Amino acid sequence: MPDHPKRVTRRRVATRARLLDAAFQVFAAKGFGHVSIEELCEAAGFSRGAFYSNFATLDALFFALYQERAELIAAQVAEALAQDGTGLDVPAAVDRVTEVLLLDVDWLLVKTDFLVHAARDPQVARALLDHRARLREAIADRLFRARGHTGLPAVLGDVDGAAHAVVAAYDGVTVQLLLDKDVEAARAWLKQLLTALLTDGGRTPDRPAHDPA
Amino acid sequence: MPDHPKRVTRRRVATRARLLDAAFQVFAAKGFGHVSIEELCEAAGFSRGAFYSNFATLDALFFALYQERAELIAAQVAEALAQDGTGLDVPAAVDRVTEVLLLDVDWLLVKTDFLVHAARDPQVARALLDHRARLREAIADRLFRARGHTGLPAVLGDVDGAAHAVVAAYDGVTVQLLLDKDVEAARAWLKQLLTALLTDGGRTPDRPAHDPA
DNA sequence: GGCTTTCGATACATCGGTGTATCGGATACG
DNA sequence: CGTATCCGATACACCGATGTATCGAAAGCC
Repeated sequence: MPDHPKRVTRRRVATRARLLDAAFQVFAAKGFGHVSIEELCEAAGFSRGAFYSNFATLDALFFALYQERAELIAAQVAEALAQDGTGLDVPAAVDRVTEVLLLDVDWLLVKTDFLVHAARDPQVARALLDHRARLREAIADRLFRARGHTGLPAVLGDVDGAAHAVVAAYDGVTVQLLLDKDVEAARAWLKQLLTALLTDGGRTPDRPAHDPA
Repeated sequence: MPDHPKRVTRRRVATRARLLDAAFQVFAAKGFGHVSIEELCEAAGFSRGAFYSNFATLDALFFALYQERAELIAAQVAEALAQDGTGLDVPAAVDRVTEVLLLDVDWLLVKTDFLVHAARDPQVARALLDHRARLREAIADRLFRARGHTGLPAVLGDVDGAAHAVVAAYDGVTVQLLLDKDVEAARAWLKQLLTALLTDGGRTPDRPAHDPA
């Protein structure tokens, strides 16, 4: 049990960071649930004493790790979305976001591990749902700014529904990527999916579809 | 190490089945990677001897378990797809398939565990990819039979691309379902997504969209 | 129904991981 | 600088799980 430290010394934050970094590596390689505390500490160049001084349990560390990285990604996505102020060019935003979301396969591995973990712990699930909600919000915001310029399919409902769809597409593509490890293909495919979802299927008046057969 | 058994006695298949059933339960509850062989055997009402007589390792059992269940689901999906012979009514097929795919949350839990497992073992990943390919094939077949009656969005490319999109949507919805555990919402949402993907966004000439704002 | 084969239970040796308690050096602070 | 505090290393006791070897009993076979 970590005592609430009176002073947050700088040594503390340093070792904490090193532990989290090592955890990311090791979790990505072997998967949470196949990693022992000892293994993790060895990877970080520490003894178990360091671990128990900083975290109560492996779950706690995993949670902290997820939170840290998720925050980082969220910030990157927000930046990618805000990049063109008025939000007229949706396809460009799609490209930028795709680039950010499918950047690091290791992160996707850890993220999925965390999903599996959250699926069995409502407490953790809540945190993950919150994070996803914030992401959706940012997306919905962006789509709202572009309304009128892109025809959203009616079946998706409002802008919020469309944001939901974007996240679903992201998750779907992630699964395939985890299996074939082809980042470029995944990016291309995600762009395609998002285009299909957010525009009205390539059937805008100014871009008539040619017969696919 | 299981000797290649000369005769497949019926006792053997029975205990094997009981082990697999118990494994499904326990894996769903605690997650693969948090289950010991001992725990599993206890749940099945066996001793560890039974396990080692039937499987070489936990991984092997997990693989067998996945294969068995996946085969079952695939058959159900194929049936749901084949139900109306000529394939004119795509929305009805979507409804039926949705029903089958999002039936059992426990299965989704185990399946996702397996995904995480496969993501780190190319051997296993191959098997999973094969299974997914077969599923896509069945879907593509169905869509092909319905071509001309439903306008596929051009951006998805051919029928095969559309099948790919269906699977991605399924995976995406699964993720959300694992977190909020709301099966009905997931089903509705998946139907909506598939409709948006497979029709041309509710903008067919015979079904004009009304302004969502 | 005997005889053989097969299967699963039991016992055993072993190992790796866990958590705690304690200690010594580093670090902050005056 | 001196000292009090903090933090991470070390040592220890303790399971719990693993895999194997062996044995008794059930099931197949004639």
